[in-house]
Amino acid sequence: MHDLRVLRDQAEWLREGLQRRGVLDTLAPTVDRGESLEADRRALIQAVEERKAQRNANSQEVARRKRAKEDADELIAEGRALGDEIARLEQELASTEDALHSVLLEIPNVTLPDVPAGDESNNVIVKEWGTPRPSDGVKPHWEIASHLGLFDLERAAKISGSGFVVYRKGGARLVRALMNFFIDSHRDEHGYEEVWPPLLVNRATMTGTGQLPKFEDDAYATRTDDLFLIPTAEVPVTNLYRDEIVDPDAMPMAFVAYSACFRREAGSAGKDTRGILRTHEFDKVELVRYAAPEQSAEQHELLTRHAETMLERLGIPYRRKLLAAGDTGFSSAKTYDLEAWAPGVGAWLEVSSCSNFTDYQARRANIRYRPAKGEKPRFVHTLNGSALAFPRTIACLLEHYQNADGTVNVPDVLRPYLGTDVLR
RNA sequence: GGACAGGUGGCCGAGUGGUUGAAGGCACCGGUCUCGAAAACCGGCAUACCGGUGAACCCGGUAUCGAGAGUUCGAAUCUCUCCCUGUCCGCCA
Repeated sequence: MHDLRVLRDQAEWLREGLQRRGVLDTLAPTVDRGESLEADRRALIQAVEERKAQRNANSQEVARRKRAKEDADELIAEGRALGDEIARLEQELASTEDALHSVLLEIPNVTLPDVPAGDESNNVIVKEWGTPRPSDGVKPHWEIASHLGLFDLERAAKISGSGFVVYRKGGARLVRALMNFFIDSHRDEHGYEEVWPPLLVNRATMTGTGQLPKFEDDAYATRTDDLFLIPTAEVPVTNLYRDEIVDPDAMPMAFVAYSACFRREAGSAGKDTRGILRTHEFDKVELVRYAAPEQSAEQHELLTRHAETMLERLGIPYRRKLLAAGDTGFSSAKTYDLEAWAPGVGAWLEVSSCSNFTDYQARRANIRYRPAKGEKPRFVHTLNGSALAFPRTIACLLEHYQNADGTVNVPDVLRPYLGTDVLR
């Protein structure tokens, strides 16, 4: 969410940002409306406060007269009239602020200057690592997994529905191995604090990171408790410090969390649905950082490197893609996607998305820090990235390391976790 | 899930419906004193928003005593709903 002051002071900057995302045509009327609502809001505040000041003075005079045993009936009548007028103006103010709030919620973050303008055709591959294995003669991961008995999609459909997976045998152990390998690396080598968050969170938490109210249909909700299953660990971890002022000495703060992630995926039927590439429940290790504004660009590079390192350790070829403004998520100011090569399906699979949200998310979740004693609190910058999402990583591992006989070599770093050097 | 007891400033803690943004204490900051420190004493010490020049300092105003709604000329104080915490009981891995 933007500061409502941008509507007063930086409307042109906002319009340029929308232009770069390619959404100015649709959102220009919204910005115009926001500007006028912002002016209305201030006028109403002045009107209300002026009358409240009168009422306060009036009440004090009533108190004085009563103590002096003087008559105050006339003043009391005056106060009643003021009260009615205040109630009316406050109602008007409330509806203006509601309207203003929904305007602000419709306006996406403005991307950073180094993000290319335009739609996804302007995305830039900024880096490539490793040599993609040729697709000739290699099988897709679902065939490998079926041969080795790693997933059981049929029974998953029976017990939960389509879009779920039961991992079995080496597949189940692979999930556990990836979780430990990722968390251990980030904790021990990259200095992240390990966090194990709840998977069910309340409405305020979902609102703090922007899943609600707009995207309520994308989340699973419980029937009776107004709790939601998290779509990513970003939600509980970013909300850890919601409504707090964090210690500046602790910054930047860095958290790593494994979680199951739950997504209804309404509207994405038929897209990458084969095998385990898009499921309603999947596992992911997530990195979250809180930084001071002047640190966030560098912190974004650092976090992205931490995610990349996981692919390098696993020996999976990948590329880093800088998303153009139009392809950058609503709340993000800059996003890198990491795409790993899956030779069996012959495609680059998105296994990580690393974003700098600047203060957009922090303002909504009200996460601040005080730069120095006596200074005003400022909003932190929040960043997060997957490192990594399991299912697509598993698909790439199986396809990249497959042997002609249907077995799969285990990369060195996973051997201690998996207890074997070949899945057979 | 049930029964009690609570939620007041960074912390502790007072508060009869009317100069209470809120006593007092602790912590913190500045000063006096001291060679220096401690002690003592003096002073300061919340946040947000609106306006005064869309800079600083400053000034005026409004709001905030868990949250929201209500009663009232006026609410930390009365009423209702909700949330949270503690203790006991129940249930449970």
